[in-house]
Amino acid sequence: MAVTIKDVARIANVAPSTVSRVIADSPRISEETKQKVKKAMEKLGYHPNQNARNLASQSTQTIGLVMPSSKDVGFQNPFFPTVLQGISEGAHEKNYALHMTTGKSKKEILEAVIQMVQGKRVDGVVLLYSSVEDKVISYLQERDFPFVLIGKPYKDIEEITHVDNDNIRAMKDATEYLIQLGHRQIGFIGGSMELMVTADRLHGYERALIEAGIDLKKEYIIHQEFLREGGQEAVREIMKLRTPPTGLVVADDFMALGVLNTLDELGIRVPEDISIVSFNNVLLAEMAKPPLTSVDINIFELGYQASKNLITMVENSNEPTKRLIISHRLIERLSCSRPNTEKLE
Amino acid sequence: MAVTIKDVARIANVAPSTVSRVIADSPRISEETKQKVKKAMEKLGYHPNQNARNLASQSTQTIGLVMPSSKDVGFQNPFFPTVLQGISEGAHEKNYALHMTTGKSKKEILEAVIQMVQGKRVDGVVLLYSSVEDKVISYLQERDFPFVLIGKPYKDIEEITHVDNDNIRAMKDATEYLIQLGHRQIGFIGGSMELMVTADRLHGYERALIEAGIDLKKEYIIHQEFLREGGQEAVREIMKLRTPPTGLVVADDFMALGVLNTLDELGIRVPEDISIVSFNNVLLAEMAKPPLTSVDINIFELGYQASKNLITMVENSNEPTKRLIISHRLIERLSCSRPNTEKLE
DNA sequence: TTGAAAGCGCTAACAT
DNA sequence: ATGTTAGCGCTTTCAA
Repeated sequence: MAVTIKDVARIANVAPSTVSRVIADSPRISEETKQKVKKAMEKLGYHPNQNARNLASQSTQTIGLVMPSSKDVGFQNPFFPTVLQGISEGAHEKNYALHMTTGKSKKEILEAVIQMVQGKRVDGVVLLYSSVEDKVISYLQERDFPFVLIGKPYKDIEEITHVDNDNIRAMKDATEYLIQLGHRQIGFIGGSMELMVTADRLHGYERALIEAGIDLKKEYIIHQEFLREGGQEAVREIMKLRTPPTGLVVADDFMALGVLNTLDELGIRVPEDISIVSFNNVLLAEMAKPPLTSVDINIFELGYQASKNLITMVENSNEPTKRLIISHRLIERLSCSRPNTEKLE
Repeated sequence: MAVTIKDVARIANVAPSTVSRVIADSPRISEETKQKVKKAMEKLGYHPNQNARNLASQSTQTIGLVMPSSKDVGFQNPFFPTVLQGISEGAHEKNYALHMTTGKSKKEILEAVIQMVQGKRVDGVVLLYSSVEDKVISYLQERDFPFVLIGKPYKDIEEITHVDNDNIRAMKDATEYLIQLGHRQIGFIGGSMELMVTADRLHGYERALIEAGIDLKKEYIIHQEFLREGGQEAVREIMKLRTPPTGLVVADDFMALGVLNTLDELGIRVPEDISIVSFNNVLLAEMAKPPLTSVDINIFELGYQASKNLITMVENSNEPTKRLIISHRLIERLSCSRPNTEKLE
């Protein structure tokens, strides 16, 4: 058997409860005994058993991570490692551990969440994605279990603590950047409409056009799981129109890479023939050809604030609901230019 | 307080131990009582407390994940999400949960591992990287704690269960592919020599050249943390040589993207002027311009086998040490061609 | 400031 | 096939 608190107590000549207090660094224990106990711990190579602590204290110092379905290509997106870094950092600062769930389908994911919540494995949960009609959220709400959403809630926005970018604004900025360069024919390429982020970015795109007095064209808007087959087709279609766009806003760097590719196959040059503004600004953006002008959404910070605030909620149950908006910033690279005037009529 | 096993026992009119057996799906309980108990559970909304189970049974049904330092750019590599998917799948099949550690430095990582091992939070550990002189490994070995390494151990190779590709062979194949196309001047671009995988791939490269009777040139070999600044320089250097290579083997798709980029800036065309074979075959490889010929190393399978075998070890302490070699396969795309004979002398 | 003792919710002998 | 009971290792009143 392992070394227990009792062994330490015996060696240090104190009661088990005293040892427990030393572990918790209780203020009402004399410096003297503290040292005595610590010495005993050292001597025995004692290490507290977390399961026992968890059971007795009814808390785990662990936060649960809910990832999107691993079947989505989006899972491969560098967004996740980065947001994870941020979460991990925030958790580490407060000495919290991380428990992960993944699953191949919504059903598997929900089951995994139920397991970890009911099984009392975690004190709170971070949701790494926000999609329409999410059962995980309703489950968590019903049980009044602490959680933070990364992204924008589909509903109950006032009641769910979330950390997000101002995606409407961010995409509006991106679109206006193209407009200000002189573009009038601007296309939108986004991901699944199931995701809140796609909806917001589409919204921002539309606003920018409307405010600039440019008509929206349905044919200019694509959303796709994209990547591989589907999206490529869509790009081809859009470029075949009588007046193809001279600028494109793309909701993700990864997608933009695919777009770049398709464009290249079509013999369309970026930025000479068409300008592209992308989103997320992951490493990929600067490695693309040409390097992509991309909106940096501060992914690390999204994660960091999520875990930090979740822990606050866990430790203080009457913490108010919060909405945290992380700043964004357009990073100019080489994928944009003024529209080719020869082609304008 | 939550619903406990006792409440269920009372309602179902059985002993707590019977309920416990139903949870564990013990074979020596009558179908009748099983149903009776299950009904009671349902009625009360009972859910077993994992902490209590863990404590009583001295096991956690959880495996720990050790990631490389989050400061490495490599952390952003799509390799990790994919291997995670595999691990997750293997764990899920056996009903194991996942506990994560991350850290910004080797020191932080080691501490996190000690926390989770000594704290009895996990039954076994998967190491997602293999580097030279790893303290985590020595720690785990000392304590005789079950773990599986993804990659090749730096030492004690016969004593450490690991799952790996035959990287020597894989890189040899890749290099021979170029040789067979007619290339004689072949450069190697790899990552940090701290990582075992880099060493193996370099080795395979060298072997292929030697067997083909081609002299090794030191100037043709680059290893770099790469990505961003450093690597770009190195590629420039290599292409400035009096006889620059006509072919390049690159140890990772992500790196290859950077190489492609630099080459483009130099006005060197792929594959007309230079051929490239890359590694890992992540989504990126097919989205690059041109799509990269890449060695598929079956990343998902690496993860899957790792968790599956770890669980076997955990559940059966006298399981022998194993070395699992996952197959690889060269995927031909458009980044290679015969060398441009005009330039050959 | 410290100790004694009653749990936390479950498992696993040992009995029956 | 099922019940009894003694822990698992810790925290936390309550008392001193």
